[in-house]
Amino acid sequence: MAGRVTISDVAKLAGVSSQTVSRVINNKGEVSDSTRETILSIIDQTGYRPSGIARSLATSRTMTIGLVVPDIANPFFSDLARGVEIAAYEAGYKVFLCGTDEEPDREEAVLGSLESARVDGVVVCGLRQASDTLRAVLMQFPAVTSVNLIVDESFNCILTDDAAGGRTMTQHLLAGGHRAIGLLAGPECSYSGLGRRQGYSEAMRMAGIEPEERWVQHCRPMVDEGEAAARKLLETNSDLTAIFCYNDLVAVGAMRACKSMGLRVPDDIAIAGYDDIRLADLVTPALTTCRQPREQMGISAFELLFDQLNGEENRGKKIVIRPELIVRASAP
Amino acid sequence: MAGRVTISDVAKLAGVSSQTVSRVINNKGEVSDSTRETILSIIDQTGYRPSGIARSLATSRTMTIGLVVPDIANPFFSDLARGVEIAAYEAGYKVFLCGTDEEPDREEAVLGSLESARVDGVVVCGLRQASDTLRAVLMQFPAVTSVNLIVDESFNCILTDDAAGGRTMTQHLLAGGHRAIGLLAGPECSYSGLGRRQGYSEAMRMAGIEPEERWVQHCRPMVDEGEAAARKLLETNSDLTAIFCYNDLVAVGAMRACKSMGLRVPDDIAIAGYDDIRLADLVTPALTTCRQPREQMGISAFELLFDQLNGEENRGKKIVIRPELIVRASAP
DNA sequence: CTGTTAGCGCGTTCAT
DNA sequence: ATGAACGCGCTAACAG
Repeated sequence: MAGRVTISDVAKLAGVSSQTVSRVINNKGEVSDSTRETILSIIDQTGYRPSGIARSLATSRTMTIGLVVPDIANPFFSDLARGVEIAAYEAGYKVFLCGTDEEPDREEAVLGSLESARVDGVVVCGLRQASDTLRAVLMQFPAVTSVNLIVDESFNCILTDDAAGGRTMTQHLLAGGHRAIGLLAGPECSYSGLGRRQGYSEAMRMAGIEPEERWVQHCRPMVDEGEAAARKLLETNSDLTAIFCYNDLVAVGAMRACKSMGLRVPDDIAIAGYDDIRLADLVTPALTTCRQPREQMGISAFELLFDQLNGEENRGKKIVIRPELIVRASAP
Repeated sequence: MAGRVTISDVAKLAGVSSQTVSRVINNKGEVSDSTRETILSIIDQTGYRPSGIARSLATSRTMTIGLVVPDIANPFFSDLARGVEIAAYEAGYKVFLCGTDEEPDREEAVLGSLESARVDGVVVCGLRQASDTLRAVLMQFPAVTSVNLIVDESFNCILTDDAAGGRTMTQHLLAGGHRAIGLLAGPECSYSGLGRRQGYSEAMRMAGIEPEERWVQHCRPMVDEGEAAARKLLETNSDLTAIFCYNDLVAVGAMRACKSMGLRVPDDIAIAGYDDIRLADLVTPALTTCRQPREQMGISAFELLFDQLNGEENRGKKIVIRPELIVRASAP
């Protein structure tokens, strides 16, 4: 884009120095009303728009943040992203969307590109690894992490109590008379996956059942993968009467698998999900699940980052979200 | 962020000028192997990362694009966004995510902020207005539009042939023996809504039926609104035997309305949707719908923009996506 | 209240 | 094969 009007163009037209124009733009320092008006009208006529790039270089603030998610097409993350974006926009920040496509290797790469962009901070969600190098990379900017394993005093975090959620859901299934409960545990390196599995195991043991390794199957958090994993699980474990799924997408996949295998939900097998995405109560049968306030989590994440950006040396803050059990037809 | 290592820091450590470092970074010009290696190793040791900001100022290219969508939490747009982001990332571009929150007034505002950011181009989806001022704003940068009313020779576009989709679906319903076919037409100012309605009307007239105004009801593309609109439609039109819905979310709402009114789908009334979102075949009965390749549309959108960015003065290109009829139980 | 000087960190001329 | 000078568009720190 060439031939743009610059601050000195405006200054010349107004017969002042560019500094005065700058003062008007930024509402800084005193400027006489008359010159302010001239400048303002010239800005209006010329359609002048300050270059964020040049401004960033001069101030070393870009007014941008990075948002890192495994997959924006995953409703959990798109809802969360919506919250982040809305809050950021209100505060005058723009957000770079970075998907890692569920590939752990790309996490470091996108953070690198975000650093090149000199973002003021990052909101990082659903990291699939927690290596020291990644942690070190993250330490390079103000960062809020959410729903992942990188949780220490160096970062502000939005956490969900996955262990509690897993426990509650498993107890609900146990209360329904189920004993052999399968677990589609999500990605192996997922924070939430581990937490929910822990809750599951605890609840099982509290009920006097030792959860068997063969009852557990990992898969990426997508419908197709959930379907494949569920089929494998059911083929090798004819004793299962319920499956607790990593999230609602996986649960939907599991329901598909059941359908194609001639199993009725919930009569032959109960299915439970997690997240309560909008469509959880639209599938048939409607999904029993755990609700998480995704958009609000996104808003809180940005707010945490915003505070951190504005001085107060407050790292190590944690906001813990408690998931809520939602009982529907798929696992009554 | 203070105390960053800069290009001249690296230069000093290497005992060369910053230009030489620049040459190494950009693989431009000849540099002796030995000095290249020294520089490279120093870059590695110091963790030096070129400032995208400074580079942008010098080259007047930011290697960023803007992506404008009404609502990133809408599955249609999050799938599309995924495509855009993946393609952009591969080409070395970063993407600013801008949601308008379904508010037409914000469309101009976000484009303004994108211009401040000096993005190299924009992908603009689902605009809810097509005013001249908006068109003028859009003209300021290389732009690809998708799924909206701003379509002329000034822009590259990804279009879906909504008229064809509407026609095909309506013909399918007609072939099933339906004559009185209702239409839940989506938002009044929606590009896709208008197109599908046009196709619907054409098909009806070709079958010798004049579509009646009372058969048509508008609603926003959400389940709840679809349900309310369907109820209104059915209460005032007892002659309807089929409803063609703006999208799958609306269709699911319509199915709910039928259920609560004691109407069986498809025996008493057939329901058809649009989009084929992942859960369309999981509701009962499974939805008859039109499939659109959302992620691929996003990829194509970026590719179109990429071409435009790289010289070839090729505006006015149109890629037309033809939706595919998917027949399931809700309207056999 | 306003203008001047000096950089922000790079790439792009030219030279050498 | 390498370096020096300059400019990208803007703001910060002083002057006056």
